[in-house]
Amino acid sequence: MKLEDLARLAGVSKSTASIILNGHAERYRISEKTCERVLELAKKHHYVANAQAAGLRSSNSKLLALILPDLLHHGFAELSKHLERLARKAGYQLIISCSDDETEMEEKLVRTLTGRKVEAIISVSTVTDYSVYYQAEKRGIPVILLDRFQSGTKLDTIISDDHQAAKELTQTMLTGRPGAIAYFGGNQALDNCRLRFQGFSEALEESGEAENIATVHHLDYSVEAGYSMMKDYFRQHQSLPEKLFTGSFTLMEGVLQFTRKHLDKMPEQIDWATFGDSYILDLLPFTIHSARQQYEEMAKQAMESLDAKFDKREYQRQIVLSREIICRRI
Amino acid sequence: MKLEDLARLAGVSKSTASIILNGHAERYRISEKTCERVLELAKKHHYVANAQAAGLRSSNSKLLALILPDLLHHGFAELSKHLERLARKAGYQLIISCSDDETEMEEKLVRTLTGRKVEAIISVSTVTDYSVYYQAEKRGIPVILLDRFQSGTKLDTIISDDHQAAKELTQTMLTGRPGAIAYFGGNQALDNCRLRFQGFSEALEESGEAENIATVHHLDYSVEAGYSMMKDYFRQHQSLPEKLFTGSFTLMEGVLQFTRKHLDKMPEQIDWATFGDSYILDLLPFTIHSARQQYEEMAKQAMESLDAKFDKREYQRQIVLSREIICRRI
DNA sequence: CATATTAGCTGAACCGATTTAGCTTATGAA
DNA sequence: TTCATAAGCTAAATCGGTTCAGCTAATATG
Repeated sequence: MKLEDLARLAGVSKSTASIILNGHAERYRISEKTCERVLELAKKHHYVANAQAAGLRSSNSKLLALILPDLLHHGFAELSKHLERLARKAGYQLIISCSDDETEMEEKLVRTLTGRKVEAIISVSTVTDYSVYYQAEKRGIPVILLDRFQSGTKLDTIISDDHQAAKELTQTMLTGRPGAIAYFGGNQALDNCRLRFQGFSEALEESGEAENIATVHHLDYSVEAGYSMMKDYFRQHQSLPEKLFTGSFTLMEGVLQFTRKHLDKMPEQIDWATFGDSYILDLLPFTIHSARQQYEEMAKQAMESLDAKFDKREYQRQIVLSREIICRRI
Repeated sequence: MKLEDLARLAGVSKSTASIILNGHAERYRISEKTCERVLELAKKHHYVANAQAAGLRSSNSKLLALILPDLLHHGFAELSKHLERLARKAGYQLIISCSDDETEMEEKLVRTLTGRKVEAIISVSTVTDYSVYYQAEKRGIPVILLDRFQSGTKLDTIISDDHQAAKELTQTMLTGRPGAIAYFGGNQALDNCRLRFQGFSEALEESGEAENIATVHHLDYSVEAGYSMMKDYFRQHQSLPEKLFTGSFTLMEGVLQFTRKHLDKMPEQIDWATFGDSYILDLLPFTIHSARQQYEEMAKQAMESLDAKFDKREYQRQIVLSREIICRRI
C-alpha cells in the first residue's frame, strides 16, 4: 500500500496524508476529523512509508554505520550492543560491517556506506590513510573513530587511556605481597604497546619494586606469543612468576593454554593483571585483575559527538576515556 | 556529485552514464570510448550512486536485516559475524537490531525494517505470534527464523537438534569412569529444556548408568539458578558430583561462580558437560565438554534459503542442524 | 456589503537514480 | 539511389514519498 492509495481511501490528497502521517497536522491546520480518518486507515492497513522514497526527498536515511575489524571480539560486540541500543532509541538503525582488518575492504565499505547516505560512520579503523574518511566528511557524513587512530587525524576520536590504565592496573597487582614479576607485552613499535609498558614501568618505579622484575618480554599480541613467552619463562625459572602482567587478552589466553597443558593447577596466590576483560574472568579459579574499556561510555560519547556534529556545535572532539580497573583478588 | 553532473562532464546523457556505470554498456551498444570516458571521470570524482534513488527506482535495497535478542550473547555475536560476512560477499549490508527480548520492540522493528525495504529479515525471534512477520512476507520480504520458533509456523526456520545433541553430549560425559551424576536444567515447560532432558535420559538408560543419577534439578536458564542448584547439591552431598550436566551456558556460569567462591579448586576428574560453548572453555583447568550450535553453517543455510526464496525455488525450508559436540577431556 | 483574514486542503515540483521506447546517423544491401 | 539494418545514444516516464506556494470557502472585520 502506497501513500497514494491510502490518500485515495481517505479521500484526501497525497500531501495531506503525508503531512498527517509525519505529525505536521497542526502546522498545516489539518482538521481533527481528517487526521483521525487518515491515521485510522493507516493503522488498519498497516501502512508504512517507504523509507527510500522519504529519505531521498528529505535527504535523510536514519541509518548509522558501524565498521569493526571483527564482530566476534568480545569488546567490539559489547560496543555494538550499546551503539545499537542508543541508535535505536534515537530512531536510527545500525548497519554493522566488518573490515576483517583489511584496508581495502574498509575503504570499500566506507564508499558503499557513503552511497547509502548513512548519517554517520562510526569506525574502529584499521587504515593508516584516512582519505576515504575525509571524502565521506566532505560529502557531509560525519565520521567518528573509536578505540584507535593514527595521530594527527582531523577526525573525531574516542579512545581509552592506555598509559594511565597500565599504571593503575600494575598498582593493583602490586598490592599483594611482593614476588617475582613478569611482563609480557606486544610490539613496541606500536603506540599502545609502548604506552602500556610505560605505565607498567612507572608504577614499578614509584612503588620501589622495580628490582623484582624477573622478565620483560615483548613479542606481539597473539595467543601464540602468550604461549611461547610463558613457555620460555617456565623453562628458565621452573615456576610461574608471583606476579604477571599480560598486555592483551589474547596474550592472557596464550598463557592460560600453556598452564592448562603443563601445570597441575594455577597457583592461587598468583597476582595476574591483564589488559582486556570478559565476564569469564570472574569464573576463573585464581586472581586475575583486568583493565576494561568502558564501551558503554564510549558508545554514549560517540552519540553525543554525533549530536554535536549534526548541530555543527563543535569542530572536533577528541575524547580520552579512562579504563575501568577490575580488582579480582580472591 | 550526482549522476547528472557526471554525465554533463562526460558529455553524455544521464541515461548513458547510468547504463555504463551499471555495466550494461554491451547490451546498449555504448562505444568503448564513451565507456572509458565516463568510468574514468567517475573514478576521478569518486562518484558513488545514491542508493536510495537507485533502490527506489529499481526496487531493491541490497539490505538484509538481522534481529537478535541480544548482541552480547557470544553465540549470537558469532552468528552475526558469519551472516555479515556472507551478506557482504553477496553485495548486501546487514542492519542488525536487538529486540532486548521484548515482543513490542521486535514487532516495531519488523515494521520499520519493512519500510526500509530490506530484502529479507533474519530473526532470532522472541514473539509467539508471527503475524507481523506474515505481514512482511505478504509485502514480499522473505523471513527466516533462526535458533527458535513456535511450532506450526509457516515461516522458514533453521534450528539445532537439542534432543540428539543432549544425547551425544551425555554419552561423551559417560565415557569417563562412573560416578554420581547431576543434571541441572531449565524450565520443563519449554520445548528446548524438555528435549535436552529427554536426550540426557535416553543416553543414561541406554548406557545402563541411570542408577548413578544423584540429582535432577529443573529451574531456569539463569546464572542465579546455576549457583543455587549447585549450592543445594553441595549442602546435601558435601562434595561435587563426578559428572555434571548443565543445560545452558548460563547455568554453567552460575555453577562456576559457586565453586570459585566455595571451593579450593575444581576437581580435575570431574566430567562436566554443558550446552553452549565458548573458546574460553579451552582454557579452564578441568574437563568441560560442550555442545555448540554450528553458527557458521546456520548462517550459510540462511543465505541459501534466501537464494531459494529470491528465485522462488522452494516454498518453505525447515532445517534442523546438528550441534557439534566438543570433547575436552584433559 | 466589501474586503481581510483564516481554516483547510491540494497541485505540482522535486529528490537522484533506472529503464525503455525511440531518435539519429552511419553502414550495408539491392 | 533507396530502403533496411545496425550502432550509438537520449528523452521522458517512473519509483514513492515530501514540501511549499497558493487555492477556495468560510468567517471576521469595518
